[in-house]
Amino acid sequence: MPELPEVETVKKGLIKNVIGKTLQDIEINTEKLRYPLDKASFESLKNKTIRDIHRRGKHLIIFLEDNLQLIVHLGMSGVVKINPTDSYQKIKHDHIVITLNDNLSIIYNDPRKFGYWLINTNSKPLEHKVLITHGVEPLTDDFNAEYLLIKLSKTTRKIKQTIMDNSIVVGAGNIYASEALFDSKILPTRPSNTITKKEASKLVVSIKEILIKAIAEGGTTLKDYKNTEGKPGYFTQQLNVYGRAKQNCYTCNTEIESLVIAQRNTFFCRKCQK
DNA sequence: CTATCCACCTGGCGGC
DNA sequence: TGCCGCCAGGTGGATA
Repeated sequence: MPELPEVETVKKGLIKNVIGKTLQDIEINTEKLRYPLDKASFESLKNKTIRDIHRRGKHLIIFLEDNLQLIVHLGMSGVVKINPTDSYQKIKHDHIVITLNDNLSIIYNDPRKFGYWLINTNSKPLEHKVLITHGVEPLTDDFNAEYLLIKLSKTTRKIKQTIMDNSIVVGAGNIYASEALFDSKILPTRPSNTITKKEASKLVVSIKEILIKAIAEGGTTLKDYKNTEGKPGYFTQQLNVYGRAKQNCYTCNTEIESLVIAQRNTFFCRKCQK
């Protein structure tokens, strides 16, 4: 499900509703997400207050008092909901239910269980093993043509795979990688080290613009992604190539093709992209 | 370093 | 209606 815009949307929902609230009860309903959930450790979070919520790549960092953080990844199918506690009714795959004061609950639902919630206690969450390997944030000035070009020059991997490599730039997943390459008029199969400076500049702009537009639309819902209010993302309506194999390109009417790159289905227009 | 395959897990969809 | 294979917004590990 969730690439950067979806995680950012969840972050906004949480910030709006749960900052300053206190964790009164934590219910763990599954033994294992991607990493095991240690019930005893979660007990230690009781009565802690939520201070802030950050996003790093596709991770949420929930800052609690006393240098505690929850580092959260939504995997492929994770959904975070905020519900009034008194009207909450548990549904299948509600793995974590955090009851806050003020009649609010945070519910983590994840059918495929590829997500994870990790407790970090060292006050430096960015040094945690799941975050330390992250490359630059795409929506900062650290992600620019010079930076990208240097990274691209060092590898022959297909460009799509490189822009999805979180150690280079975080946040672009399978949807937005295809969309950004279409916007940049670059074929996803191009060896990274053949991308020109001009193309790299365009690609940087395209990635930023597409992520920003997607955030503005609340993300992309293909199947089960929902924001904290249970609403879908509307960027789905603006997808130019993703999921459109054998349909006509909106720009040139050529049939959109699909191809598996690094085990991920990839969509492109052979005429618009070179 | 690269490409490739597999695993984790569940559910939805199309085909028969 | 039912079963079966295939596919899915992510990531990491094994292998050649």
